[in-house]
Amino acid sequence: MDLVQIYQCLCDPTRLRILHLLTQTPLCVCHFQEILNEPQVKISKHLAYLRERGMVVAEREQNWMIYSLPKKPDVELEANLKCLQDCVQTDPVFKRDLRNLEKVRAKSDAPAGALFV
Amino acid sequence: MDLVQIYQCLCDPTRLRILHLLTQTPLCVCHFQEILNEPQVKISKHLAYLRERGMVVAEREQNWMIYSLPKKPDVELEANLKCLQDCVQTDPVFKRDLRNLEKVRAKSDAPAGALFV
DNA sequence: TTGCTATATTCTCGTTTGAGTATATTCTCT
DNA sequence: AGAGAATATACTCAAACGAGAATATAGCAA
Repeated sequence: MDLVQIYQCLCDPTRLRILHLLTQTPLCVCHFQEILNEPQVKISKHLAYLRERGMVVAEREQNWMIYSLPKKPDVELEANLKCLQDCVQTDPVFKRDLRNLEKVRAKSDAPAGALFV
Repeated sequence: MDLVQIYQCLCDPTRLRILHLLTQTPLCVCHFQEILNEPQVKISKHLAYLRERGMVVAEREQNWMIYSLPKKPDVELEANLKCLQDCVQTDPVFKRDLRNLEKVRAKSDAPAGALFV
């Protein structure tokens, strides 16, 4: 029942926001800090939590660690991320995150591997 | 973000199996005990957890407490239960639960409010 | 080297969780 | 009233969690 593991990853607001952002584009840690407006430790630890459970993958690019969803995610993870995107449409927090993502994109001071369009 | 609460409810195997069964039919506690083959306390406490968070509702019928999904569940809960049903198709545990549900139905020693067809 | 930036890890602490044992409650039937 | 069935609650304990503070690591640039 890896489903349970997926739900465990989804059941914290910070992780939920991280995964939601990753459905849009790969991002590095400092992007998350800026978009979510949360301290580095917090971001980093939740990313580690997700990484250990295979919900995200990390790749170093010079000084930055670029996080993204796995190339070929489980069917279950994919289904749930789809569901998440549906559920999230009206929520102000997630909407703000997306707006902040756009701002970060606009600045585009990012390593090549992050912030795909 | 009540979404988080929903995921918190989904992130335990017993609760997941309970909710999955409830997508099929209302059930009382002793049914869960029999179908899931878990002790009464365990079932009862997880049902309380779900009840407190509005994921299930309970109604007494004589000696039995009949649990069911709320008449009009949140959009989010509904979406996730749908997603759960999709994800669960191939999982042996959930499949066995459904088979056990049929067995319990066959005996049909149930209060009127439970075990709808 | 030294220093700087980006990120990760360790430690500590209070809270929540999940399980089990024992006990309480509620209803029904006699 | 008393007994039995179905369910709930209290208590205890160990483990996991989430947060913050401090420190460590990795890469890069001078």
